[in-house]
Amino acid sequence: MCLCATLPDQEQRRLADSVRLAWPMQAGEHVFRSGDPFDAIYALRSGWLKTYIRRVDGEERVLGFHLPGDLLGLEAIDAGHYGLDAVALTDARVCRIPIATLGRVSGTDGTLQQGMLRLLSRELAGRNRWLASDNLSADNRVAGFLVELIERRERRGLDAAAFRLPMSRTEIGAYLNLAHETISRTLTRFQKNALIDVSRRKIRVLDADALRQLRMPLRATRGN
Amino acid sequence: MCLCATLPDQEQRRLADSVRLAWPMQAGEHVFRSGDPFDAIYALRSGWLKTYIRRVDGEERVLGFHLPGDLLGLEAIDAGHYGLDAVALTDARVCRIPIATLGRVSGTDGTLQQGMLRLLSRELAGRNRWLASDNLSADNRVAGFLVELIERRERRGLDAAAFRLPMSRTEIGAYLNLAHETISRTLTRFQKNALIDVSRRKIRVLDADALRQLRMPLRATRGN
DNA sequence: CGAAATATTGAAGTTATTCAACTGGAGTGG
DNA sequence: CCACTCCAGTTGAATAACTTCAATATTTCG
Repeated sequence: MCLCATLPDQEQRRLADSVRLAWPMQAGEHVFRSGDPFDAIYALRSGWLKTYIRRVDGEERVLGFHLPGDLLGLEAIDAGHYGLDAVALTDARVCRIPIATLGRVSGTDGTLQQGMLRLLSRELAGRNRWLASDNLSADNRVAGFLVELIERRERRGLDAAAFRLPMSRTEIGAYLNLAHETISRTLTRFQKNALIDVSRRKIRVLDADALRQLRMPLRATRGN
Repeated sequence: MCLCATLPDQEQRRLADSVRLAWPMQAGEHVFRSGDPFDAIYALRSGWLKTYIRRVDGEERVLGFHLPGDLLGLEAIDAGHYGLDAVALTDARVCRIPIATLGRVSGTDGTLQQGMLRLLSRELAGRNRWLASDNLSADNRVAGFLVELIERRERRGLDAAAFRLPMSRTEIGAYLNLAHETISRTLTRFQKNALIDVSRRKIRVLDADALRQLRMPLRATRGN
């Protein structure tokens, strides 16, 4: 039922018995909130989810935009409570996998835990890469963000040339750590340079390769 | 032998058999490098270690400064190769725990894997908190860095009022994502304000509470 | 339709970076 | 022991990039 790509088939089948069917959610509804007791991990089945954390100044920092197949809540295992908020950006369906179920299923052998270990490990490696790529320019980041969306859509067989952004400029900014005005200006400039065609949340990718180039900081460019 | 604080005693004893004794390292020597095949995790026994990742522009981004008790290499589980470099800042000793050993020990029950899951989970939560705290000012970050050092030393029973920084200004900058000149200026200013007394790498903390205050962004403070 | 939310655009302001010069220890060797 | 060198650190001035504030435009939705 719930597709956890990282788990071997047999485990998936075992899980299927214990997991409730996909849980429907409306846009704006929270899957869990920071501080809630950790009682389950969630697998996104359809729709978009956003995870974020509230900063000391009250502003939110977006940690990820999630597509079906993503697993949420793993960072809560140690703390015993969720460390971030997960909210639906669109109508969505999630699978709830209670920790009790996890314990029962994984008791027999370690395969499931292995899978979770790998998943956490991958997530951590990703965070490290993220940390390594701040200090990039606004152009670099916005281009990187777009390429990320494009590639994830390609991988899932969705239309990667034209699609609808499920999040606001402010949310993109909170993800890339830029002001929303900067996002807007950057997108406008990309449009002027014929890289994309964007209007509000509808976007058409005109030159994906150029975007891919823009992801990386330019070498030895003084005047730019 | 090797203290992995997160593991229950019985597991520790089991591990002790298989783990080689503390491995001596000289300052500047690498424990592992990014890209090396993942064959073991390491526990730091004594000395300081630094983990970092090389950015596209060749500069290094420091991801962590490590004290005894820290476990390294977990982020490599999924990728199969290390995703960062770990290097000794001082002479140090590490325990090497080959994955073969891990597999053998954990085969019997899941306790060890549980521990690793928790550890990874905690690490990930920490990374998330880190991501939530960039966009802080240079003052905030440097103060946060110092408080972090102070608290870690306190927790280990080391002198937290006066100690020696094991890393250069450049390395602090690579950790906080600031230019080394900015680190220098900020420390000088902290000294002027009687928060610390710093000379080269010798530091004396004069007002830890003020530093703790400074960690968070100040609201509505113009002149500082 | 009107109101609220979202997005765009301009101008001014801020903060950290960059470039550059200089200082001061630590280590080396005559 | 002193001169010499090298590297880490400090400091200053100019610059660049993004933010902030402010005004306007466009959607969306009740």
